Amino acid sequence: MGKQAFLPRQHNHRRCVEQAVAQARAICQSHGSRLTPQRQQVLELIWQEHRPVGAYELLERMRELGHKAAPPTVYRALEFLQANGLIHRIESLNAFTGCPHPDHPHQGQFLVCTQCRRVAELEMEDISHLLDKAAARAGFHSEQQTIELSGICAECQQVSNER
Amino acid sequence: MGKQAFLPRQHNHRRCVEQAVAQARAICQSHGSRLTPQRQQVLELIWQEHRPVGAYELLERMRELGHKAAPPTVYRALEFLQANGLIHRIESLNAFTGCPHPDHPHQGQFLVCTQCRRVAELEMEDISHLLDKAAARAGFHSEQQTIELSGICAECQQVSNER
DNA sequence: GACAAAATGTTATAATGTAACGATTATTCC
DNA sequence: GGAATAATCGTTACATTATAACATTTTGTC
Repeated sequence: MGKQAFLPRQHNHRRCVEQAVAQARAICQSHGSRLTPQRQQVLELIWQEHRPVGAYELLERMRELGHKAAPPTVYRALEFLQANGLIHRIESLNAFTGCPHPDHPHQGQFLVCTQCRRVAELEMEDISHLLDKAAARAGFHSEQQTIELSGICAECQQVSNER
Repeated sequence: MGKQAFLPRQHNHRRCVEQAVAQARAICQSHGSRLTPQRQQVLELIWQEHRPVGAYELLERMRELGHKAAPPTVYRALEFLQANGLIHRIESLNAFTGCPHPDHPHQGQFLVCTQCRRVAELEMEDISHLLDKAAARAGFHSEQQTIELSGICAECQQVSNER
């Protein structure tokens, strides 16, 4: 496993956000879609947390930053970011999280820690394929997968063991 | 494949509901939990559709049946039914659907047709295990799985081909 | 610059879900 | 049986999440 699922709690965070934005810029360019300042701001706000963020939480942050925004402002940005594969929606939380590898379209599998509320994204194509094939055997043509596991991440298990 | 994923659109529907209730009664008995009239009513209303039903839709049905209910009425019943494995919540729809085999606890995989809005439940333990194991390799202890595939069911594909 | 398309602003409202507290009903234990 | 306890239900109010509709502004194209 080259990639870590959950990042260490301490890491160079600013860099994290910057990278995400840089990548987003490149992707939008190649899509011919426009990463406007608002959309970028929402993306940044999402990346500033390593946990899923709700739409109204984003709205509040934007307002704190002097941007007088209304719900549609946020939802439109979220829609755009999702359409461009830059963020994922976590259905079980009604919240959004940055996609760590947005360079190619994919179906992710999400590990959602109920304790620290962080999320990790796995990308196991084999499982995606297994599911699609199983669906196909039932005559079902799958177009989108939602796979979310909730539980306790490694760090949180340690913490609770230490007590 | 012994079991059908999606039931035929035409089938003995009353029987369907009756069976679900009978099974529910037995299960609650064995759990030592109480399937009160209200809870049973909600279960019946859910089973009367072969598609996920929203909480407020249920609320409306109950009111039509002369039961002056408020949101908590419905949500409490739903919580109970879920806790007893009698229904599943479809996260991607914020709606609830009857569990076709509630006799044993399990993690289901759901096929959600975006056209006819029906849902089928698969139960592939191997996939559940694969996911849990993949999570475990990332140090994650999985407690609950949400797996939902949205797409087009066999019948709906036929219909659109016929045109 | 004129036009069309895309993005944003703005107001209002819909849809989904819970907290809190009191009243009622069932269960247990003596 | 009757008191104590627990579970269920009623009721009001409110919190959270999401979208419709329409006006305005900005951007891209010719």
